[in-house]
Amino acid sequence: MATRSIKEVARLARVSVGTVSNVLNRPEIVAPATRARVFDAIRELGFVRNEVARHLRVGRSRTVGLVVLDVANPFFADVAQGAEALADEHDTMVVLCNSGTDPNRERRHLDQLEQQRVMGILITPVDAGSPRLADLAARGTPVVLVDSAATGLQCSVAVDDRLGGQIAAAHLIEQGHRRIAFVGGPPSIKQVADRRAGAAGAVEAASGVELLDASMPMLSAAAGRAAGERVAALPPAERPTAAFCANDLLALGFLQAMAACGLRVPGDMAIVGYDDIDFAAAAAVPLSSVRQPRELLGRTAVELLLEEVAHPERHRHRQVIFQPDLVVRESSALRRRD
Amino acid sequence: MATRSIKEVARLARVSVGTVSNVLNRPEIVAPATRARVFDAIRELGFVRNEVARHLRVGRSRTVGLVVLDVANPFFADVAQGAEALADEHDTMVVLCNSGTDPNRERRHLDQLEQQRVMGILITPVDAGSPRLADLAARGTPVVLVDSAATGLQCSVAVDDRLGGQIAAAHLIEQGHRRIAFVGGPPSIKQVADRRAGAAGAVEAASGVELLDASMPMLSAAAGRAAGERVAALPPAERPTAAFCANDLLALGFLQAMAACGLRVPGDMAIVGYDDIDFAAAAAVPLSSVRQPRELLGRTAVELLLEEVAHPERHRHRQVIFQPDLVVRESSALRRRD
DNA sequence: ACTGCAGCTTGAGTCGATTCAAAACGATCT
DNA sequence: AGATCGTTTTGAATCGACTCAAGCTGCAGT
Repeated sequence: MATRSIKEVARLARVSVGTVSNVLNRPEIVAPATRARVFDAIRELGFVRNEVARHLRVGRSRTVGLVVLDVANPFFADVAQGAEALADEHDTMVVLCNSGTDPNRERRHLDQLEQQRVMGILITPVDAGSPRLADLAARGTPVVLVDSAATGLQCSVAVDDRLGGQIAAAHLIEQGHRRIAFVGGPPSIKQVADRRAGAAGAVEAASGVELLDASMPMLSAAAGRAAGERVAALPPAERPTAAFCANDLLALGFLQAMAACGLRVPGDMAIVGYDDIDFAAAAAVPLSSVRQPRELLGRTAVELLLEEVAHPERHRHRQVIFQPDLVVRESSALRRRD
Repeated sequence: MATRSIKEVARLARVSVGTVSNVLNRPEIVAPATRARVFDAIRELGFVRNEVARHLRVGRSRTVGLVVLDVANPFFADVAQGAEALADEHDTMVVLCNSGTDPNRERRHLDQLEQQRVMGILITPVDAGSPRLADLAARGTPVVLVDSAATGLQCSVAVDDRLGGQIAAAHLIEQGHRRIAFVGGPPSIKQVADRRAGAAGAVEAASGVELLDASMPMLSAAAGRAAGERVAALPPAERPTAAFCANDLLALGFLQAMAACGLRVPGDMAIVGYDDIDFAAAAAVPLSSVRQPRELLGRTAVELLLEEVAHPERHRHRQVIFQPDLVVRESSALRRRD
């Protein structure tokens, strides 16, 4: 109710609305005395510029959407922080949306963001192949894939997940493990599939090594616990001696299940996680993990988006790929020969 | 560029803009044949309603802002999830903003949210006393304080932090500790001050117990490590035997510092954290912690806001307060008498 | 044939800020 | 006094969707 408009400011300062607008946007072209009068009026009325009207008129929004698979996963919190840091430098807001790996929630968020006419969308999609994403781009909302490589239709920032899966598995093989469980998530998620493929590659390259699948429909600690219980329940002869988990939440849950079932880590079960979230190092058994440049992912995604928005005509989509590396901690320390 | 407006839809469907608007908002009053023609046109053009224009006209936004102290703290991620869950049921978006306990970033976010004319703002303020919050409310943007009790000028949802601090300290005292460190954060943050006050109360009620302050300017794991190193460096006679940390991130960092300095937990140093984030249970030494209903805080905050927006006239500000409880784990298990 | 009425559709006006061509102003120079 | 030029200010048109009073149609009732 107490919302003042530019018109009321104009009346109080005895100038036209055009002048008030000029004071707001190009104060240097307004005579100092007038400018001061307008500022006084603004202060007196407690005027706050209506960004909605401004946006409607100029057609450009100052917010970008970031749709992630799971806000509760510190990995995405860090990506978001990186994104926000750079956006902030450009006076831009980041709207963080959580799809929770549910394609319907993802679609709803995309619909809303498009209706809001955001400047662009950064997304870690549940299903990167979805035509919805191509539609968005075609209708004029730039899209940047985060943590998932694109195929030329849009920009993307990603980490080489096959390589990550490969070095994780290779490390476990080198430690002498011959039966390795892969604890993944929904297979539609590209990162999961790639990490698995990388691990499978390393397993095939070695001889006499098996990769067992113990994937769950979710990427949470609870899912990791469930997977751990299932694996622990196997007869010792069939049980893998190591697990490679598609992310650290799964790995932490898996680790807890091992403790609960009386299996020692790394003695009975070595574990390697993925993402190297801060909590991995603080776990009951410090967790080996494949590290990704989290903030940098977010920051670079915003960078690509701003680039595309600034020069839509001469823009060429780019795929930025970072290299992961393995951080070895106690959870996969050298296996005792028995 | 490929942005279609209601006008183009009207032309293609050979109806007036008013009819298209009716199809969008009250389809039941439009004749079925007309409605079908309009829907066809919408599909053919790939029309997406411009929420910005709609918002300008109807004056009400469908997004709420949530400003938190630290997105990387899983506590706030969970609060955000609770908020989003309820907002979602009301077709409302939650814009998550991170102040990082920096008053300037907080102010910038509040400015932006107010300019966007959001439906309301949920905030865990850096400084709850700031006049900025009262201004917002006075100018028509409802504010709900989250995790911080208000004094009647606005709604709030909080957990009784004094009580939380008290039960944490009482527990440590009961375990036989006589020198207890309080590891807090910036004192302007009300939660920190209240938790400290609660602990101080418990300490005074017991006799011969001291509370030492080891507060840091941040509420992160890194700050916790720094505090831990400082405390560990004290001569054993002066060193406290227990630490109560203002949140779990601090506690996890503190715990890591103990391990690094060769002090055993809980043998040489008992630790109690605050928030009971999921990672507390998975820590190297499972962490005792004061539990708060995280999702419920977020959910209730949105509930209060929606209530206020729905009936601004008959609305009376409410302060909802939840009770915390202590979850005892290994990090504060009974102290061996020596 | 005329009236009344219900059901649909129309289109001008509006929300608040921006834009820009045109007008107003004021100082300087003939 | 009048012409000229640079600086300021003006105000109508605009962005896209919503609203609502008014208009139109066709049908039932008399």
